Amino acid sequence: MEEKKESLNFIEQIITNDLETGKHEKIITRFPPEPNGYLHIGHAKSICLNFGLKETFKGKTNLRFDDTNPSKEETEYVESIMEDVKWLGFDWDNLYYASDYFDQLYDWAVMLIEQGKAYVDEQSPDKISEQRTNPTTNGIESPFRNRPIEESLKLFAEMKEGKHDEGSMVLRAKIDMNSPNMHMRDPIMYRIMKKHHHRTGDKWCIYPMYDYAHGQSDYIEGITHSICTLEFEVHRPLYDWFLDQIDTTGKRPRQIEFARLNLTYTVMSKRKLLDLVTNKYVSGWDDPRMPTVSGLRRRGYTPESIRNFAERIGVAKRENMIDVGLLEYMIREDLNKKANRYMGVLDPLKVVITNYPEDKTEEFDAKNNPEDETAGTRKVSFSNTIYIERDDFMEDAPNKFFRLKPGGEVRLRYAYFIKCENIIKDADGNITELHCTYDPESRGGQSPDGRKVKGTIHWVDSKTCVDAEVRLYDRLFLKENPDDLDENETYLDYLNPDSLQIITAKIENNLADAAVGTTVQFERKGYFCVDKDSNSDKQVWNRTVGLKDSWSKIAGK
RNA sequence: UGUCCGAUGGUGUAAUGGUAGCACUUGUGAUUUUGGUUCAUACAGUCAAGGUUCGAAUCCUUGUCGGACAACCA
Repeated sequence: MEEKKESLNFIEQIITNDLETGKHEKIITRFPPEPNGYLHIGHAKSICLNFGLKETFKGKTNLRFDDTNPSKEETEYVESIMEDVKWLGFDWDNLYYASDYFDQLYDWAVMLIEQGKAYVDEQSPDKISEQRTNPTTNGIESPFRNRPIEESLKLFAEMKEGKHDEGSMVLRAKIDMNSPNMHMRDPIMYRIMKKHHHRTGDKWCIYPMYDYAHGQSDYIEGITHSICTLEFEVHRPLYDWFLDQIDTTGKRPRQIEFARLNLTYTVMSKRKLLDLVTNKYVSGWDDPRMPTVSGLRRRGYTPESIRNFAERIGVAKRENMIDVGLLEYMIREDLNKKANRYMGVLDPLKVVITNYPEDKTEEFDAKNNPEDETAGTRKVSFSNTIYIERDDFMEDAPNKFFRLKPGGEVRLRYAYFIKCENIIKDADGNITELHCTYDPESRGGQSPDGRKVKGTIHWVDSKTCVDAEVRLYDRLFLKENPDDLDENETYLDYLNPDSLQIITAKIENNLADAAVGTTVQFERKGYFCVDKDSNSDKQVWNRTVGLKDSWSKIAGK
């Protein structure tokens, strides 16, 4: 037997240890999105982490919507999030909402007031903020901090009943106004919000803050390891403080922080993604240029490729910036095995084969996927007029150019050798057509005399090919890190004006009826999938990613 | 000039006191009816200075650099 020693990331090590020491028998994790936007690739990392832990340690994972702020949250987001998690290939053991716990949270708040650990503060937000001062100076205690417990109890009940206006008072935990950790300077537990909640409707007009809801929700669900991103590290003492107040079982969740994903040439904050959508810089949350899960899905990424990506990038506590090229590598790797090959010409140049009978047509067998014999073969039609890629021809070609050039010979994939005899140009000198001759002996792409032809190019039969709209995507931003800005700059200054190029391509007729979502490789060009914008008049393809192109490197030198 | 966190090739991530490894990127070569794939091979790293130790990426001290925190957001 081969011993496979997988190296563990720091969270897996903690869990392994907790299991070995008997601290926990079973682990429970959770993915706790706020339903105020669509999931992005950074969330995918977190999902893969949390649900991956469940799989490797045979535990459980809950999906819990952190819906404590009704002013920003919507059902649309709840639905998209569930769809995305499922699409990524994960099942939650339980579906919960933080709002499920509003009653319990309220009771605990009353308990804290009764114990003198919370009070109603009637100061303005500005005043409260001002009294907290800054991390290097002591804070100032609120004049309401030591009001009678009964008074706080009464006011808190009135807050709940809607007797007070928004912003007029809040419930605060009484902790330490001099703490060097700002989150411990009497954090706000409840604020008044007279807003309709997507689940509880109009039952409540006070809502708990994140810090007062999150740890308790974990506790109620029996979460053992509560994994979040680094910016919550400073919240951990508060997370623990609130648990100290309610824990009677000794079984408490442990908050563990890891570094969020950053990708080159993109932005990842929900606020910025929302900006891009609402200001129409992109077509929507699922625009294929967006780093959202729905955008990647529409772009043609597979769940496997994203999961492999998450696996590859690892989990640690140091800030990181992952090259978007790694993501692209992952989808190529996956699609290379899965996608059937077809021929499609993105920038067509007409070629007439002068010694091929004008009325003749024939068919060749073509492999659907050289990486997968079981994918079978298909027939591709051929005639005297075909289209080839415009950049597969060069009038003044360097030695290393293996494609078509004047007097040169090239192989048409699966068809014949052709030789370029004549170049036809228009009045402006643009090449409009090529006249070539073919070698009938080279049928199928081999020559009986054994002469070598270095180049093989793709083509389509002009008599049977179909037109299709192809959307070529490029990175949305020109700057590697659009968040790294000088003063007076915004990330929008670095939007790539050429991130979308729409062209009309000619593709082989075998693809004429391809359904939305079909993913193929256009040989030598890249991976493409049929977009949902397709209809009976027009087929639309998205370029998922181009093939690795070592010629462009040589040509660029 | 507060508290907390972090620092390993260009980018990520392992090694948990005992040979610094893996992936991506990059270079070179082989194979190839996709300049794709595949295969081989090379380049390249422990933030710095002290200390502990037979032995330090790992432990200690100091420093340097980077990040987080001062919403009635999460």
